[in-house]
Amino acid sequence: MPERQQQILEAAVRVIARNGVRGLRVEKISAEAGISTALIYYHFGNRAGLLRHTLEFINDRAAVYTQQVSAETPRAELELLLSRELQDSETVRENSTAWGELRASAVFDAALREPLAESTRIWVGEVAEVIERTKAKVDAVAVAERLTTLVEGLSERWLSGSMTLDRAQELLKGAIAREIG
Amino acid sequence: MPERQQQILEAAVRVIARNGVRGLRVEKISAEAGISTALIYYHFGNRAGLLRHTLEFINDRAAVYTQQVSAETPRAELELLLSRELQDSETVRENSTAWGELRASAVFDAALREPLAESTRIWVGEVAEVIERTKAKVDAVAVAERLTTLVEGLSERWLSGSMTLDRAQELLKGAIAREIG
DNA sequence: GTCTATAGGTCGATAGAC
DNA sequence: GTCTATCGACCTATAGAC
Repeated sequence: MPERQQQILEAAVRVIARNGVRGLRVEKISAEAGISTALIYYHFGNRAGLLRHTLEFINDRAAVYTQQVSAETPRAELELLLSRELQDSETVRENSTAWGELRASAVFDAALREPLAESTRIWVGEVAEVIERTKAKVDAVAVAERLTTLVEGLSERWLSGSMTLDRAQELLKGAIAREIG
Repeated sequence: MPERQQQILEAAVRVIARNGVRGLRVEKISAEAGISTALIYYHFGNRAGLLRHTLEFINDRAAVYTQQVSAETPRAELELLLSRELQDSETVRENSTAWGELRASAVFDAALREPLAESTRIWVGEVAEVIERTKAKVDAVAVAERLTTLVEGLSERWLSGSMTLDRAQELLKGAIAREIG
């Protein structure tokens, strides 16, 4: 990807993480990136195109996280994979916030649904694969769906201030223990 | 509450359920309610005031649902209480959508966080109380937090088109079985 | 309490120069 | 590729009549 486009998309993720998709004003992104609004239209056509590319960009960054996961046992790998969205680092919080916004936006924006569902499928698949490697006698797909869905819920409670990050991580660990022993 | 105000708030919930908080345009609500925009400003001052009252209104409606729950056994009561947000009726879908929007908005709007956290606490408390009555030997509060959080995640996957309602209900039942046997 | 009419502002998008 | 300048649509909010 051209450097300038990547620069714009990074600014877009920051703006979404700060103000939400409802705060995604093309003007704000151009200010954040230090360029003109016209340049954004030159690169992405319109606001919807920018939003779509931003979603893909967030997906790709999450995929990179995933590949970086490496652990001794499948069980440890599972914990890492699931707590990916529950870390108090700037980047993770930013990604998790933007990700939550895109899920919430997809409820009202049909164009976002298919890419969102696809990303969700991929994540569930990855988690299910690791669960199978733990040799636990469970329905790996159902467990993967429950655990990833739980993580999304925990993430939203954390980010909206209804739960501390520590508590979210603790509840996740408890759920993993309940699900695969 | 004056009838006219309630009529406006009901229209606001419908508009939020259809277009999200992002789509909450005062004009749309006035059209939905069949009145002028000026009348909304007369009753609620400004857009923020209208939003705040609408969210309180949503809270109150959810509380009414809860009181209507009645079942033979605590276990059955638990299932009813949790699947409250996962029903394909017009009203539930509307409420669930608006509720999800409230959670998503609270990430970026500090003024919404406290009322949201309070409602969440109440819901978790109700669920925990029912779990205790099932006599299951578990940490009732932790289980209640996990199950209610899961429901929120399932609701969002359902409403955003990443999961069917049937599947969401099935996964919830599986989770209840795992958690309290 | 409720309306019509409109001021005033914001924002997406484009034209045209460089 | 990138900018400045600006149009035009849309939206919140208010003034003033009834």
